[in-house]
Amino acid sequence: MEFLHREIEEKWRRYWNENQTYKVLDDFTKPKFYVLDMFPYPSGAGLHVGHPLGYIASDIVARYKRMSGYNVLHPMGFDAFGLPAEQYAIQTGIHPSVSTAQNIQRYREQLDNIGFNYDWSREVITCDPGYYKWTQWIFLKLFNSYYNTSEQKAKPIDELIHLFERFGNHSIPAHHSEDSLFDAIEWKSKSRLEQERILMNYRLAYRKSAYVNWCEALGTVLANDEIKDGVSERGGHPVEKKAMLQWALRITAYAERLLKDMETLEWSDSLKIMQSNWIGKSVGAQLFFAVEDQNESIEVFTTRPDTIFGVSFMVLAPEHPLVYKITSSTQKTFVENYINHSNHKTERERQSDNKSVSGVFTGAYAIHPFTNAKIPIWIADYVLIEYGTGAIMAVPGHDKRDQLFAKQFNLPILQVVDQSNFSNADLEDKVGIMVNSDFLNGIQVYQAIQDILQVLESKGIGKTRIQYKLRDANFSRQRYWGEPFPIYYDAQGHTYQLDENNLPLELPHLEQIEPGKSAKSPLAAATEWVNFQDYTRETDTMPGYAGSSWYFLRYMDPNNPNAFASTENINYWKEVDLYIGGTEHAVGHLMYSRFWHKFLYDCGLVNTTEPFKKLVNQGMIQGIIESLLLVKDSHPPLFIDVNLKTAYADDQLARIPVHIDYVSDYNTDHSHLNKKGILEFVKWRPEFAGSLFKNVDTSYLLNEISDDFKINTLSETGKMSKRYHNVVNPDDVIAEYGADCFRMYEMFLGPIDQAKPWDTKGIDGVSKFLRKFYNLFYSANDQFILTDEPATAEELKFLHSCIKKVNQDIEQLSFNTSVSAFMICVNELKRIGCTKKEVLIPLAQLLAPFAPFITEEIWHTAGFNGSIHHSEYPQADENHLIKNEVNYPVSINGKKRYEWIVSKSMNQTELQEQVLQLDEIKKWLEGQEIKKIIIVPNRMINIVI
RNA sequence: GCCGAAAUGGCGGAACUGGUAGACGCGCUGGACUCAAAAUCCAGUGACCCUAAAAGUCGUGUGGGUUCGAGUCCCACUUUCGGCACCA
Repeated sequence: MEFLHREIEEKWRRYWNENQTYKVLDDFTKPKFYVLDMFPYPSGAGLHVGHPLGYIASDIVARYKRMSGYNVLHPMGFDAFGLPAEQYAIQTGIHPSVSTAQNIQRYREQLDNIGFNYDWSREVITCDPGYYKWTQWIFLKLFNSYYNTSEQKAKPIDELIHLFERFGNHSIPAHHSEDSLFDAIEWKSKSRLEQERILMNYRLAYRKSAYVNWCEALGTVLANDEIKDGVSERGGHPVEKKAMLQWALRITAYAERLLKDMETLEWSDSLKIMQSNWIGKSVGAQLFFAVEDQNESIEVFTTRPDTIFGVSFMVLAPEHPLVYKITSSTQKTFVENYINHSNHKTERERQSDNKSVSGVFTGAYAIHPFTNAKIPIWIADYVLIEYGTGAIMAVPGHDKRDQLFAKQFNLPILQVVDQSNFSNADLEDKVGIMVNSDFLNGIQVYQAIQDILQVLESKGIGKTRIQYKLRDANFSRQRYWGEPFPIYYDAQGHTYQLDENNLPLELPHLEQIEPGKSAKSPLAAATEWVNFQDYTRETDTMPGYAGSSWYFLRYMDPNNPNAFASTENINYWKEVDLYIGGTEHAVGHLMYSRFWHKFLYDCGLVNTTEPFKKLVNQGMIQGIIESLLLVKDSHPPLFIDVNLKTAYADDQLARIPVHIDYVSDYNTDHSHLNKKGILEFVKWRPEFAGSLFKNVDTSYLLNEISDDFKINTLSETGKMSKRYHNVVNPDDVIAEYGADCFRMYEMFLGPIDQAKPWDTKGIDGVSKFLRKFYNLFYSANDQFILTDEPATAEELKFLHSCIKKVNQDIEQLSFNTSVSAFMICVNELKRIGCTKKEVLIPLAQLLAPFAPFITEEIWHTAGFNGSIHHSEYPQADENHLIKNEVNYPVSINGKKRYEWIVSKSMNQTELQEQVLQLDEIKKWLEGQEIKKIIIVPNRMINIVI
């Protein structure tokens, strides 16, 4: 009997929709389970086969949990603000709201096609004013809060103002940016503008000056992503660092909690390590070096205060505010040139380059706090202004970067730790004995660190400090397609917030979305919106992560107009029990969401301290990238065969991605374009019509190509992306094989958390499996048959070992192995010709979360009412699985020589005696002395000779 | 550069806490059915040695180590992938 997937799947899609099969009720009497996918950004390219991998996994878990008696929340939505829609608008004139709506529509069709059990009435779209109203609302809460360091929680800013009015800011337990002290009287005497400026140092959402990548030619700020080799990817224009007034979120206040609370999470260790490295906690010393002949001092943070006697120079970041003040007149030109030079490097480049160093001397000297020696002060771009204090004390004897710098510029390298007792120690390792260090001499490093900290504190030179690498999050974007800030200013520069009753502040419609003048957001062009009464609105918008930092809460109560979610619903759904998404979000999104969640917890708005209890990263499904090799600057353009590659230097060749449909034998060593492929390629990329194509034997211009000509292409695995023309659309796969087959094949490809290449070829196996499964229910002449006779022990063994395996596998998210368990079971049942209802119906229920359509069809054909997806999930009965024989591998010296099937009842002594009597074993033992026999019960036997 | 992950047949992968390496599937080879093909079904399929079988030798990225026994643990390295704060 043929399974007509198109008609049958369409039928159940409609049925589920009409019967609201997947509607999620806030039924507080049932235990809850919340399974969430990281919601997608709806790009213009549509979903490719890589996206649904995690969605299918979570869909299976959601269905399994529901069939196991849980009330399951498994929603979907769209992260719909962002740069690509804006770029697209600039290129095509199509407004982001239009393209985004179209893309969402397309995504929904594609998702529905796969048969997910989403309750679409809970859909969340971040660019919907009904949603971003609450994003703005949370922003205002952040704006109106400060972080109380003794209570370790966010508190209203009004409370802080009261404290200032009574005590000033002396010993106020508040996390803040700057440290200028005032008392109550001084506070009251300050202007309102000045008070506002001070409060910005305390607010959790605040405005400060921060560096951005500014591209003068494009008139816009660029993402790191948009910069290649120090110039803009579009147009190749120069990019420089520019300080701009920006909104930021004080995530640093939460550093310790973000670090500590990870202990409670069921996340992979690697993910936790990535998060804690991002937070980057280090304990060290904050100390000050006076600048010679000037009333200035340089603040540094070091984790190696023990090496203070090894300091031979200081380095400031080029952007450091002291640079201009201390630079001598003779060095001025050099310093200015250098600042200009490093301004054009990205932060990444500055950190990556460890082979060469650059820098210039400022002409100024610092005074060593212990020896009073003169220490030259340099500037160098390997020191970053955003890290620590933007200045370091350089210890070239025990820091690799410093050492490289010292060698380059002939600065003294002082050895202050003797590591001769630690032959494997790296020069940066904190082991050894202090030398050349005055009062620290002879002490172990770890002790020296303790001692010097005490001395620094007692002498008032410095203090012990905990430093985090985590930086406050830049929350401003000079972009159009994002949430507007509910903030406005008056002519004097006072800051005002919109009353929450006036939220949402809707994004005004702009016909032309072009970068604003003088580094303003495009919104600056919406003059009627920006200027109202005597005020001007903030024209920056919020970044992509604003909407995605709390969307999982909105699903709990998505249409609530009075709150971001009702207290009752939050108390019931609590947190996400299982979160599935890509590692690319390992730090960014997950860190910001955890921060927002903790803030909301402090405000008493959620009842859990962490949003995502268990998290699993799905691996990327990779595509095959096929490229032709083009010799750069060749006239006419010359394409060469991959086998000729070695004749050219790497930087002489450009890879031109070729649509995989044109390539023969793609994803093999001999992938190539034949004549037809070349013609298609040129039709698609007409700019290469005049090219020369050269392989190992010969070369041809396009119009001369012989019929048997082949040019080999370069075959690589990589991202599936529009850019490489290697995107496989799930719709196409589903049209041919059906959604059930697509779902199971994605799962069958391999472990959920591993990256793997997509290859449609292998799908036949799953397709055959589904047909075999379906035909278990049909006779040779296409009659539906299910018999009521009791099942045999053998049949029950096959069924129950499958049930056991599949249940275990779902709990461990090991779906590839459950698919093979299904295949084994169906193969066996088919072999023995099983038609028993007692076996086949539980098998269908077991398969339902994986293949929802075909199993629903069977369920109804078998005469059951309601949906199979609301039936009860089968549980394994161990009684059917008992074996009374054991298959022992018998090894000699760890090498398997024989397989021995014995009764389970045999004890150790019997086994030991009898194994030595086996002919197959005896021959190995002839003339050898048996040293030991190892028997692991029910596992293996090893004879050592 | 820094941080994280991965590497097993021609391919995707399996192997629970160290205990029969290659489950399951693709591909390939041979066979059945067919006028023929497709589809379907059956058998074989890590490499080497050998006419063949039996038996054997080698074999989980590379080099070392621990162990009765290592794909799994330890050390060093290679390659590929993800992130590095304005892509999402």
